[in-house]
Order: sequence, then structure tokens, then C-alpha cells
Amino acid sequence: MKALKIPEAAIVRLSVYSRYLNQLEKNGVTTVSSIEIAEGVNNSPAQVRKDLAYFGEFGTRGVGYNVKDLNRHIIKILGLDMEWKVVIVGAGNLGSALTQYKGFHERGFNILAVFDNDVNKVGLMIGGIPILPSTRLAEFIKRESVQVGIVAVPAKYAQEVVDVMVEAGIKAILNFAPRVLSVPSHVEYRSVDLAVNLEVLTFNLVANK
Amino acid sequence: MKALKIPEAAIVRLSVYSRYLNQLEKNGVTTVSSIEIAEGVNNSPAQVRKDLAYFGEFGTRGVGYNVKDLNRHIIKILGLDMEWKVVIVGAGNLGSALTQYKGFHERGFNILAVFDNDVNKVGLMIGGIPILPSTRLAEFIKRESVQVGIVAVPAKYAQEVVDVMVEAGIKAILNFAPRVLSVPSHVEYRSVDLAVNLEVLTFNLVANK
DNA sequence: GACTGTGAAGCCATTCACAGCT
DNA sequence: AGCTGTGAATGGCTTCACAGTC
Repeated sequence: MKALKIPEAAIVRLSVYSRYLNQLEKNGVTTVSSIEIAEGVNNSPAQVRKDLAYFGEFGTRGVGYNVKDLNRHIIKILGLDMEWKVVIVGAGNLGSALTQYKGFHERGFNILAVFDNDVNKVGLMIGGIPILPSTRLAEFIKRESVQVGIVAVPAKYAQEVVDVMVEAGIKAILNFAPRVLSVPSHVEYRSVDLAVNLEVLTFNLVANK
Repeated sequence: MKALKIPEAAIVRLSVYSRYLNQLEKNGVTTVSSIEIAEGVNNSPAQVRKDLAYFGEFGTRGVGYNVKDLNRHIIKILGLDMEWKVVIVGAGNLGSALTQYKGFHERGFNILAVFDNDVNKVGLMIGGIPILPSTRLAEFIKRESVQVGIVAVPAKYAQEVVDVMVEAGIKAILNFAPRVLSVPSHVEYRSVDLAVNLEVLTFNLVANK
């Protein structure tokens, strides 16, 4: 359990810093200041320093941060220095896209299987990952000790998928169905609503006009 | 220009309320209280009332809100009572999934075309929507007065796509590439980072353990 | 009696400004 | 001299509590 209360927004930013540090590493940059990081990710140097300070002292006064070390620290903080077993439920367009999404693999997420209840899809592969029947979801989660489940089914089936996952002992759920779901508090839960993001844009367009 | 400063989080919630009200409407419910809405979307009644109060008085004291009226008001507030012309750039897995995503059509977003620079894809259709060559993006945005652009290309091409969109006079951009992009302040901009969401989950898993 | 609308209070996140190292 | 780390100040969002209305 963490000592201090850390804003969730800070975690989101750490994740972005890490991606930026990856770029710097690739370009051979060895040292970076909070000012440069801030410019690279569009926020303030004070914010960068504060976010990092929640977790320790990673820099050198008068100098800055070592790119490689800092990135390793952040990766550890985010829990990405271990393997995470993931299943995706729903082999429709979105589920297929998520299954093949490179950003997940790059960050070490291991997608073991995709589940669907369409018998025509079961048995096929999506980018090397097998499609299994939804009836075997619970059993699979238990047997493989899957920690993370991604929901990519139509809204009306989302709650029942979540219930199966929870019952099977999953630890975290990422939901893409546009519906509010109930998930017990011992399971980590986040929801990504694609249409909401567009609607924030249109709101701003009409409001600032 | 809006008089009061409205928290962006409130807009996100309005969008969720609207989706919940759609459900109620479908079920024939005519009146709803802030308590019921709060239960339906997992937040507090006070929050619901405050969010609505930013925009007017939509309820009746002692009674509640008329479901249909309230939803119409929210839809108007979010700018969804008009047609929005949208283009998607990138006909890969994610771009294809977004193109066919029902949640966009349901909320009135009109996706006119998908752009890609793969000559094998150009000329094909995705769910009835044509794939056009990226070289024609700027011209298309101008000719059709496209207001919203969705970026679903690999990270390294994202900035150049955005630059073309901005130059062509687009009003808002939704980015799915995992990279920080620079967009002039007169263009509305939001970024959805799929991996970040998973990383917040894994952080919480390791932090609360 | 029930439920909305809202000023005020409380809380949390961000920004400031400077002390502390190198 | 330069840049980090951090307590203090600020600003903004959420919650409280109650007056207002049906």
C-alpha cells in the first residue's frame, strides 16, 4: 500500500513520460531536465518534478535525470517490469484491433486469447492469437491465472462478461463498451468510452463559438 | 463563449448521463431523480445536480427531471443536435474498427471517408465507407468542410497527419496514436492512449498489494 | 414530503518560489 | 550557475447542507 495519496492524473502522466523517455533513449540522449520533459509532453517542469517526487529522488541537482535510469524507475512504478496475462472478450472489429494493437505488446502485455460466442469465429486466429468460445472464459482465466481482462463486446452483454471475469478471479478490467458497469471494489476497473471523447470535442466547438 | 468555467470532467459526465437517459427512455421511464441518475452512473446526486446546474434549471423541485426533455437538453449542450462531418486517417486495424464503431453513428457523427496511403487499400470500402488516398486528405477536408478528424496511424506519422488536417482548416482532432502531438490552440484536441489505460490498472494492482 | 438548485465549506491537485546539492 | 526536491500558496472541483419550489 502506498504511503501518500497519489493523484490518478499523475499516473497517467508518468505513463506518458515513459513513452517520451523511450523516444529519447532511441535517439541516444542520456540526460534530460524537467524542463525538457515538460516541453516534450506539454506540461510544466514543476508538474514533472512533483510527479516524480511522489516516488523518490531520481535526479541530480544541477544536472537533471539520467534518461535510462529514470525510464527504468517509471516502468517499475507502473508495474511493467513483470508479465501481465491478458484476455480480450469480443472478436468484433474493436476486439480484433485491440488484439493486434502494438502498443500493448510493446509495453509487455501478453494477450493469451480472445473469446467470442460466434461459432464461425471460434478456432480462427487473430494475429497469431486464438479465438476461443466464451463458454470457456471462466475456466481459462482460472487455469492460466489471467490478471487483466479487456471487454470489447456490445454494451448489452458487457455486464455479464464482467460478472464472469470477476467470478473467475480476475484482478483488473478495462472496458470499452459504452455502458456503466458494476464491478466490486477489489477489482481494478477503468472504462474507455470512445464516443465520449468525440463529444467533449464537439461541446468545446459549440461552446467556444 | 460560455459565461462560467465548466470543468471538463463535468462534460464527460454529461455525456454519460445522456447515454443512461437513452436507456431509461427505451424502457419507457418518464421521470427520474438526481438520486436515480447518480445510482445509474456511479456518482453522487449532488454531483449530478451541480453538473446540470451549470447549464440551466432542467428539473422540477419535489418531482425530478423529465427523462426525454433532460436528454434533449444534454444533447443540445454537447452539440449533438447538428451534423458533424468526420474523416478517419489510417485504415489499419484500429482505423477500421473506429470506422465501423456503432457508438459514433448512434450519436450522429457522420464518417465520410477513411484515408490511407497503402495503394492496395485505396478504392476498397469499410462498412460502406470509402478508403481514399492520403494525398487527397487536405483537398477533401476543404471541399466537404469536414470539422472533425480522427488519427489512427502509427505514432511516427501522426504529427504529419495532424499538420495536414490543421492546414486544411479542420476544427477538432481526436488522436489515437501513442505520441504527444503539437496542435495549435484554435483547434480542439484530445488524445486517447489505449496503453496508458492498461498501465493505470497495473499501477494500481502493484501499489495496492 | 420530496427533490431541485446553490452558496459555502472542504478537499485535492497544480503552481510557486526557494532552499539544497552538484 | 544550474537544476532538483519540496513546503506553502493558489486555484479548481466536489461535497455539504439548506433554502426554495411543487
